[in-house]
Amino acid sequence: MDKLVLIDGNSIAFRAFYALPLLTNSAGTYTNAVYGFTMMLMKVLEEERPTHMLVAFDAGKTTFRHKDYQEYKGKREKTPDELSEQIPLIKEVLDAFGIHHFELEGYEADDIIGTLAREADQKGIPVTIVSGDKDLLQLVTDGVQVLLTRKGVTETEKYDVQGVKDRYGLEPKQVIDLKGLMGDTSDNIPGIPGVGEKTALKLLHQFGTVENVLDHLADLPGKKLKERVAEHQEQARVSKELATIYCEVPMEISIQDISYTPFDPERVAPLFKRLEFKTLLEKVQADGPEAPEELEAIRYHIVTAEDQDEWEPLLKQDCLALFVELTEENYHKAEVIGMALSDGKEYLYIPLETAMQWESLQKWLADERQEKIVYDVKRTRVALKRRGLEFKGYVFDLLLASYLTNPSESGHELADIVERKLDGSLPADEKVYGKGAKRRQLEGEELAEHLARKTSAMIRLYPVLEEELKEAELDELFYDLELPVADVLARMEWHGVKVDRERLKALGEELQQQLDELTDKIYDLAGTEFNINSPKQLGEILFDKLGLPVLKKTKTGYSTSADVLERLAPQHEIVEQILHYRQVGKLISTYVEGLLKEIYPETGKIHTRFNQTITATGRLSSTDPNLQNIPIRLEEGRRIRQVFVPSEKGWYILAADYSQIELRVLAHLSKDENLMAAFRKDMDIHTKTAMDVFGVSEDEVTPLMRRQAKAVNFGIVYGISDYGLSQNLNIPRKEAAAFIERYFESYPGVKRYMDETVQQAKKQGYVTTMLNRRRYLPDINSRNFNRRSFAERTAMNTPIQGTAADIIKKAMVRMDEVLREEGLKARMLLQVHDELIFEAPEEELATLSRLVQQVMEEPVELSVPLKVDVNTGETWYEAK
DNA sequence: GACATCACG
DNA sequence: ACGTACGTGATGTCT
Repeated sequence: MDKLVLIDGNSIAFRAFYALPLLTNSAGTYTNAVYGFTMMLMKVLEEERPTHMLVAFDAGKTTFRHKDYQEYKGKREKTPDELSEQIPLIKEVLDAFGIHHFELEGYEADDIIGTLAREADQKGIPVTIVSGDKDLLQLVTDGVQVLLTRKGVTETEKYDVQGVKDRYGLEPKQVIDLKGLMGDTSDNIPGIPGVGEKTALKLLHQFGTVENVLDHLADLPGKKLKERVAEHQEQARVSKELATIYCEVPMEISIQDISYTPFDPERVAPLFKRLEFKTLLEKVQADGPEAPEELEAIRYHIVTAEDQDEWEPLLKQDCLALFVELTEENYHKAEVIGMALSDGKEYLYIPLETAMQWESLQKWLADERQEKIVYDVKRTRVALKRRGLEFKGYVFDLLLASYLTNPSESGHELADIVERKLDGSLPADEKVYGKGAKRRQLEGEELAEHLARKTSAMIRLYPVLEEELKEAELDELFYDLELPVADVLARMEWHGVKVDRERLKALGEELQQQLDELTDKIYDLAGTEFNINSPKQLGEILFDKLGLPVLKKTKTGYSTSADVLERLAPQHEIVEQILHYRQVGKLISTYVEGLLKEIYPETGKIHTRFNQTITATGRLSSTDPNLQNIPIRLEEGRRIRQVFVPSEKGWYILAADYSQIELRVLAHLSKDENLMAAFRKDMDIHTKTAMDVFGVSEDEVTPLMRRQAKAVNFGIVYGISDYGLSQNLNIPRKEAAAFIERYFESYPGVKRYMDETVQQAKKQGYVTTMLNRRRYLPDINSRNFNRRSFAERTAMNTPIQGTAADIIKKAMVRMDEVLREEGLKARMLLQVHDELIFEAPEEELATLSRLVQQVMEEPVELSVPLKVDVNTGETWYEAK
């Protein structure tokens, strides 16, 4: 079955260029447009499987259109050099793929595409056209469809005849009439002044074509419109002509000349290498013949009870790399398989069996003076502790170090770090062990060899990362904060949190009964049974069957998110029931069932893992289970907290949380007089903001005003935008913009600080927190509005969120010390971004409250006071 | 595995 | 005109 794909070369290159940051390869060649173009190309090849293919480019500056209308494309800015340099490279890529490309003096890519599409259509060959330009929609027929880029380059939307009708209510041919009326600024086609898309569509729905509109001047609605159209009749006709794609280009090539056969990876790979398209290279090579990776041989030794004594001298050496291998990711459940040890010359693998009876090794592990380099201390410590082994003397953690050098980076597996900082000589665990169902545990020689590679990589990474930390002035943060925090977290995780299993079960049953009742009610109101959990089925019920208005769409269909449903609630009783169903359903699946699964039967405790190397801002995250998102906002969910109880009889839960830490940090960073004064007087900050923004006195602030002011404060912390605020408050954007303006008038120091932070980010490429934590913002100078705006908001938010994270981490380290110095039995259990949760015997509560407050309020010296509220109770729920 | 949704700070 | 609030993790659908 034949299939023709036609690509609008210039249009796709243009889209790719603006969608991606200005990448270069190490030779300094710009490659972003080439990269985006190639990604799109490969996707189209895979999805469309063409038998014939052509990429058309525009040629020269003038086309036949300029004869009739010299201003055609007149105002268009010159293509930037960074882009035009890349066009020849794109053509090279096409050559490597064996794809024909073509351009013709005097004609545009559109015309070439139109001519070939028509030819194919007449021969009954299906055609797909790929472009970023809506004009091409005029070519759509039953046999010709158009793929328009939607967002980025690879995301496209497919248009057939029905698709064009759905989107514009027009036949494809009428697209040129649309342009004739409304014009096109980018091509400098005038259309009729004052007629935009809305008016143009209205006219076309009534009259069909430009000519017919002009024939019925008298029937047009509105005096102004009549005048305008009458005055610009000729201009409309010319505009329509300019927008019309010419489908009879005289060219010597036709369809049989542009056949395409699947490309040869051998031809493509060298070019991808030169351009440094790593992921694409892997992709074409994976499709092609498997090239086994060439790894250098490494000499290792598997230690046994018989020969362990020979290796004792190694344990006396200065600084060794240690890697402990586990059976699974969750180190609270995993078994230790064995450990690898190296000084950079010898590579040892010590099976657990050997380790468990090798006394000098155990002594070495526990000896604080014996320095070790590890990858993930927290994991290592907990895993060894489960085997009853003490672990001390770790002086460097490659995982934490890698994270600090660039917290935005997504992977910090040892292999990822080797890839980034060295030479990629360590195969990823996933490659070696396989993933999913294919995962297997290596044994013996194979395992020993892989682990030897790991310790070898660690030895080589150490000086590189150490130097990098120093270079970026991250060493203090690393040694004095993150490394000690890992230690504190290890203790918290190891100790765990006690959960009242029976109470959780009872709560679950109660909720399940509610859910059943809600389900019946919803089926009844809907008149049918369906899966309420399926947004698709729910959307069909609400919007098709019950005819509720569609306020928002997602890319796959109707949106049924809570903010939409809340607005629909007054229109139909079912909506409120669904909201309630969702709420209860969430509690059951995530919190009741989810938590029950995580309770360790022997102890009745939950042991979460705090991830210290995930967030871009320096915060922690928590998994398996996530104990940082236990419900609190709604009473029904808040009851989940009743099941979190002290682990010993007669003990209590103590919760200490920072009051407005982020806004206090902002006051400090910005030195805004008004904001600092507010906190020094310990005012209610949202009320204060309301007074300033609405220009009223304290007792005139209404609950609504305070609520809106609170949203403004959130907006400020998040890196304000009028649109975001308007969405949040459900108000027009102009009103939101006015709020922001009033805010900045009242807090000029904040405004200045935000501007300076963004400027600084643009200049140096990153922002920092109070303790020098660093986040790079590669998009801060992007010419893509979206990317740049996002980076700017991030630049404003990260120093605030990140400094708050620095502060609580420091408090945790200090608090852990204080607990031991004071000889308290109390334990730190959890951290939830701005609060710390403890458990303690009753007699320690008063002391602990005092100490916690004191410690949390003084980790850093700010220009405003830090404030901490402390609460105690028999459960987490009570400690409010 | 992607997507939508929703829990938290 | 562009189209978003900042930072996370878990769950259920559906392909």
